[in-house]
Amino acid sequence: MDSSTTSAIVEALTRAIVEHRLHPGTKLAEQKLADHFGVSRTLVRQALFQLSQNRLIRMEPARGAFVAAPSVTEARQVFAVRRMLEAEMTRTFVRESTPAHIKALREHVAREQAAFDRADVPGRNALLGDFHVRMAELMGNDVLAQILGELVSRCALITLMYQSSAAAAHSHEEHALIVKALAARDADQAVALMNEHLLHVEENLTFDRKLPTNDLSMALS
Amino acid sequence: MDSSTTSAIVEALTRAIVEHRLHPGTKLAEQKLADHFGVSRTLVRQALFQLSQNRLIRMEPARGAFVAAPSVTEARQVFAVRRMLEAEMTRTFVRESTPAHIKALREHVAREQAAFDRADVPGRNALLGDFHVRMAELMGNDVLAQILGELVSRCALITLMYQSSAAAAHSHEEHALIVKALAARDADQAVALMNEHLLHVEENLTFDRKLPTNDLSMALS
DNA sequence: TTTACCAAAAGTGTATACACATTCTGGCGT
DNA sequence: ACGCCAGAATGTGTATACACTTTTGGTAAA
Repeated sequence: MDSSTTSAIVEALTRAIVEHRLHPGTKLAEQKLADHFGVSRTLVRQALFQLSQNRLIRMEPARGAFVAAPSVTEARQVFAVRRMLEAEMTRTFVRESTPAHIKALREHVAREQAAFDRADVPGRNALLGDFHVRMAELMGNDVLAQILGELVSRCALITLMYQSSAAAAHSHEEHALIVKALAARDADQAVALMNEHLLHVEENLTFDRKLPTNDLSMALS
Repeated sequence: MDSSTTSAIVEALTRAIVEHRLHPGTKLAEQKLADHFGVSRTLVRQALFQLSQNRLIRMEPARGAFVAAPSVTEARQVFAVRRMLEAEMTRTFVRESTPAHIKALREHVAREQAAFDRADVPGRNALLGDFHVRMAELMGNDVLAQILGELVSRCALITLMYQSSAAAAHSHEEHALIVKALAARDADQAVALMNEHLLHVEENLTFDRKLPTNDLSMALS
């Protein structure tokens, strides 16, 4: 695990959290991470600070860093913001996109399909999230892409905590429908589909489940 | 300058940048900041990292931290995202707000007026930006409020670099009009006014000005 | 057996030390 | 006089040291 700048550590931890290899509530001890990455605590601390700003971990004073366990209300707020951003983004996309943009999205959906076919669960989930970031990138709005990227990462955490079963296939189909509407330049339809898509993802979360993660039940998994 | 946790340094520097007491391109030497705040470089570095994530400063490898100088395209992107977020936020506000929320906004606009009357330029600018964050907070969406807060801070930097003259009064009047439409629960009108308001702010920036800040002309001010 | 309490262990928070890169400065050669 | 290079000075990047807090584990008293 060499080539370790701070951002390399951030990316490694982000992937581990987003790909559900680190569970909410897990303690992230600085020295252990430092040993693992072969660096000093200094760089680990910088990385942890950055992750705490992205809300992927939370830091309790004098107690350390833990993988975040987003609350139900936080999850709803994240989805609300995503709907705000992505509805307008979709409308802008129809207005300004070129055939090359459509083609890029089609290829992305094809990669989603491929990941499904080879039963690559982590890759599949990553691609399902990246679809939305990809749209922002194609629009050339870096600011939007970055904000959306952070929100999508948080959603991956939320999905881990609350997702019931494989609504993933559903998401993939909806992406395909959205791309079809974008290609047809049907703005209202595309926006409606995007909105429904995000609502579906949110609704498929089983918020009523009795607080499944007390930082403890997670630890012994 | 005591009571210095990292966040205290972040806030102090943020205020200094947003209130235009530190100009774009200014070098932020770690040891000097450490001396000024009476802490070690460690805490200063943490603060600088955080500010660089908020895009208020940029860090060049082995060269140090400088107050950010947002490019024209970045400025446009920030405003584009704000329009996306705030249009939908305004619509949601009309749908869900109570009389108490309207009252809070009215009081805020009154504080803007007061700042104008006493010619309090920094306070005035802060309040003009906070109006938008206030709306998000009143909606109870912390995620939205935080994201919007960061965007508004970046806009303060952008405004410093590109703003022509006192379009500030114009902003204040538009806030009042928006509140009036919100009170009348006229969603379409309120959204339209918010959109126009943000477009006006963006249009008032003199982007055609020949790159006024070469990191150097700023330094000798 | 349970609870209170204290000491050791582990971990975080901040400061300092040191290696390395960049920038500045003076002198040398052209 | 101008450009150029060596060396000092300044500043960043990372590691380490140390104080203090939290946690742990065990012992003694109820």
